[in-house]
Amino acid sequence: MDVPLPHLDRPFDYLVPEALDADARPGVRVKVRFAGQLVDGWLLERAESSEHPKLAYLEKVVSPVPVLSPEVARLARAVADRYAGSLADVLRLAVPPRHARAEKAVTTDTPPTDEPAPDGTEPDGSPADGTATADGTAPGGVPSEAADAGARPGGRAEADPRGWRDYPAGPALLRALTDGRPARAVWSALPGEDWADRYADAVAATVAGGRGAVVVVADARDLDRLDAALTAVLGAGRHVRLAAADGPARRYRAFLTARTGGVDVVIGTRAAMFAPVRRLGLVAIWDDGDDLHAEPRAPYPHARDVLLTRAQLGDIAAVVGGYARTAEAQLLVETGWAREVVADRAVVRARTPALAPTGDDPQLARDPGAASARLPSLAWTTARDALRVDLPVLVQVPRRGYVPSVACADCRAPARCPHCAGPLALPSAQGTPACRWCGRVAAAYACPECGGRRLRASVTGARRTAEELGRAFPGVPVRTSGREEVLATVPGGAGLVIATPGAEPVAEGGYGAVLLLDSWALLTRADLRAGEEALRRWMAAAALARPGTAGGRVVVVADGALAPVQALLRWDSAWFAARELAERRELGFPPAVRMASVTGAAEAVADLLAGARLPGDAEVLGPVPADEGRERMLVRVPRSRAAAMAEALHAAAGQRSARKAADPVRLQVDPLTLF
DNA sequence: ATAATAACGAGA
DNA sequence: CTCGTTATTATC
Repeated sequence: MDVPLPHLDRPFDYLVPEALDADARPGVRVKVRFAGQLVDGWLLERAESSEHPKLAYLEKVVSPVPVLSPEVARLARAVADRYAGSLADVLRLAVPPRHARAEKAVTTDTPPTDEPAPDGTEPDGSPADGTATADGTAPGGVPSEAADAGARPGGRAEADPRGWRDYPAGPALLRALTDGRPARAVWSALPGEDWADRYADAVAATVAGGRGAVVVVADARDLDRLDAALTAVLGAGRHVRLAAADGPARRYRAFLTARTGGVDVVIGTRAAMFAPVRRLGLVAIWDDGDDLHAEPRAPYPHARDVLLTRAQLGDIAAVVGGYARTAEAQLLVETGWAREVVADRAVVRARTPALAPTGDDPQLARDPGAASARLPSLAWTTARDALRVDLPVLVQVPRRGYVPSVACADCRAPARCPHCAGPLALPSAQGTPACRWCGRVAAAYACPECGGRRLRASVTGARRTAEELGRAFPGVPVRTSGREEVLATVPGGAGLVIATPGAEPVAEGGYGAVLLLDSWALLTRADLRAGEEALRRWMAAAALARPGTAGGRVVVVADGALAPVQALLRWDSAWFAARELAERRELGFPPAVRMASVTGAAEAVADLLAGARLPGDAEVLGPVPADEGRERMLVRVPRSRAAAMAEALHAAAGQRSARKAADPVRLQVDPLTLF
């Protein structure tokens, strides 16, 4: 039933009228009369009989295409259970809204085949129930992806293991994929690694073994890159891309192409995590620490966890990859659920650019170039040296509008750090200004121009930084890549590239220098993941530099004693993730434990928790104030009690919705931010 | 939301 | 004890 009320989160039985018998197959969308009105629903299964005494008739089959595959239905139920949510909410995420034109375009002579049994039995074109698909001949003559896929080369392409040989466990992983074994890997990519090519290899290995694959990336740029890599390895028409940003028609068409077996490989942003793929053999995610992987709609599932649940349910291989490792990935390694795929230290050393921190900068004043660029002098000389030998330089700057920087309230001069000349920022509305670069707190700030002591918020973004740097290096082309315009690649040759985190273009041949100026992200955020997030951003940028042996250098403007900086300098995110996880065990934070947040009006939150039959060892923490006058409570249980906690919270939400409690309460399991 | 049903209380 | 009203609770 497509109603989000938690107390109606269960199947209901209906009679199937004669006329709808052929179309009423499991997985189709239906309309039924429920409590007097017509509501949308899903046909989950057909049965001979029902316990229920008086049944109503199915009103309508919306479309004969069984868009919900049995595998995805099972997954959606599991995801709803894990996140204390309703099946209907998950299905809304799993099956894109129907687009009639796109449905007509994907003309299928191959109706959706349902999954083979987990033991690998081939579907045998079972009963005559598989033929209800409307035989629509597309009038517009739009070639469908399914048609393109028809021209599939017959032979099985052998997967190319060469790129994976840098990782001792790599070739074995590819072999397992080809053999159809459910290998599970946490992959730490080497700096300079072409991750998209490696994923293309992994997908090719899976396809060579006769299975399908789903790969999820964080954003459109990563998707384009993976798309190109897959096309190069598999050829055109063997995969589809599934992303909400591609628009409803393209999205639904790609979905249907996969559902009808037109392709066996789906790549996409988190919209693809539920993609129906025949004989699914591999699920993979790139850069699982990116917060875009967290779905913002109820029940707020995370792409990594959905994919891992999927792997768990179906004997499917899983790869969790990134330059940096998350605490969650580390937990998979430590519990033995997955095996780590990492390079030997010697290989890491050979591939890593020369990395150096810079915090204190007594030379700044004596170095006129650095002073005019307002850069620490090591950063400035490193950039200058790279440009001299005709290599590009990447400068990672804070995202505009993320934390407002400040200026003198009297003369409007930008407030600069007295130590390193970095921009000052106000971490919170009434906080003390702190430097975005070196993190020092400027408690007693006085404007050097006019002596003013009052500050006002202003915004200095990538553009301003670009102007300043352009002046410091005259004659050098300056490009910016950020929110408005994201560059995918830049040419080799001397040039400055100013990019915000996540928007760093790949440089042909690699950057000669990478300057990391956004250490304030680490130092000003009171977030549980601040360190992990800073390391992730730094590694993503530093990975684009040439190896140290080829002249690549990276300068991070931060205190070299800090753990995330240490991890960057040694290129050892596994070490940092292990440390991070140990710390969270000690503090009782996820992923070492399972947490849920309950947010809403104070009385509503209290009401829900009072009605929840939580496991005995559950701890209830809070309340802490949340936005808009609401408050937030946290529930913490050991991981072994996770299912019981989710069930209890879902049931309590059900009680509330059944008695029509007015003020809504938001339930979030494993919320991304805890404070 | 709305209809069925249980609960309740007043008047015969 | 019945009728009429109101709270409760399922909704195929």
